[in-house]
Amino acid sequence: MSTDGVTGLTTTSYAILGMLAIKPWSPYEIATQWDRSLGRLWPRTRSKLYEEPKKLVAGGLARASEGTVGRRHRTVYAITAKGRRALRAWLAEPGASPILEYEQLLEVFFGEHGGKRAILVQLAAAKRWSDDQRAIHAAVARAYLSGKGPFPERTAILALTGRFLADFAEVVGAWAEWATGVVRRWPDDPGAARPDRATLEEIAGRGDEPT
Amino acid sequence: MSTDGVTGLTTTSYAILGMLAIKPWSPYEIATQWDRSLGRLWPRTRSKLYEEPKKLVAGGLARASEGTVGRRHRTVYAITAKGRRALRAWLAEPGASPILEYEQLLEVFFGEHGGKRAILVQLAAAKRWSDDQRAIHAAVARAYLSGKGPFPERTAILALTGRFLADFAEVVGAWAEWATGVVRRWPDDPGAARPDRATLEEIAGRGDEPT
DNA sequence: TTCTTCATGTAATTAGTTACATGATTGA
DNA sequence: TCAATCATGTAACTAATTACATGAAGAA
Repeated sequence: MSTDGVTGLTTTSYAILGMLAIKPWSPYEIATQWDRSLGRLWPRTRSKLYEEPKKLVAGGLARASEGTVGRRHRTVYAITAKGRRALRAWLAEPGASPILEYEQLLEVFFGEHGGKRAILVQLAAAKRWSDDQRAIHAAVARAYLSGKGPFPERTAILALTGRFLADFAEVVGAWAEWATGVVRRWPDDPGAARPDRATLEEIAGRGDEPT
Repeated sequence: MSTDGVTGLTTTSYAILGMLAIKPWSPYEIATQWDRSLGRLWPRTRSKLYEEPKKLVAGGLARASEGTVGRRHRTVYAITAKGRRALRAWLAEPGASPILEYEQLLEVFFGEHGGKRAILVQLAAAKRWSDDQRAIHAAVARAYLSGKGPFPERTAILALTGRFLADFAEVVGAWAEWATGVVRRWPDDPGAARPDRATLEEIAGRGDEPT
């Protein structure tokens, strides 16, 4: 992840800062919310979400109010004016393009060394994931349609990002189904499979000729 | 990344092992090849690609042949029989589902705090990336169609993975175009934008009703 | 009252990145 | 013969993960 040279903030820092711009949160609340939304496009572990707000406070971008729950100590973070300026500056810069890490696809890539059966296992897992994700996104969409989603005033923007995530899940599922059909017709040794020229031609047709 | 408890190997180790199963490589060759293929589904920096083969050798999964180029020293790694068994075992396990890290989308998510203009900038960058990627994938597909791609015996499998990556690039581009059209119709303050119910309804329709 | 889950963190470890260094080769 | 680029690595650093620890609140 690229660190902002001047401020020492990472993209993760800005993501938290963005949450604080919506309302003040405790790290625990941030973490629960993360699981339901941001985690799908910017996955980070819990402990990061406890750590980053401290950096924001150190830089004057957030302020911490210490409270207690029983004998326990709890911190709620809120954004400062300086924090809003920093967030706005970050949002004005073009961000990084999508980064994909896809182990199942990696295993398909090396499929000749594991056999046809192993490839089909990966594809089935991919399809299951896609179905799960689509069900989740659909449930969220239904919640907003009935006015029950959190931060209803953000619905317009959430529809943009939600649609991307839903489309992504869909593409995974469609690909897994298609690939399953293709691989089923292969011989047991995938190394002996005949390439499907139609697919290559389709991909070739989608991009411009080289200049 | 999850480490395999028994062997201490990471997914990155197995990815390199998979390359060695195709043929012996020097780390430099691995790195150049990575940029053109695996880097798109399992991105790692160069130095990792020098480091991991050593771990494979330590575990007996690969063997190093030291050579020289002029006065310089060079290493070529080859897979061992034990390495092939380890690879096969890894390929039999279902791998991790796709992980997406998408900064541009993150910035759209917080778009209300940066203004309509900033959102459109992110979307335009996304569209450019998609066009670039599609051109790259199309060029690769054309190379294989004319029999010029490396490892032609792997064409059938490469068409599977290539199609996924091409589809992914396409979904990014289609989304960016769609979102650009939606956002253009928004007022200057994205916080005041009216949500688009049709989109939510479409997402809701794609998943099953909750049980 | 005890168990479980919610809530709130810290510490230790590691995977990965950035930066640096330098020889070989090629072509202007 | 000089510069650029290809090739081959190592070292220092840091972002992120995993594992651990423990109090509070509610349920059985």
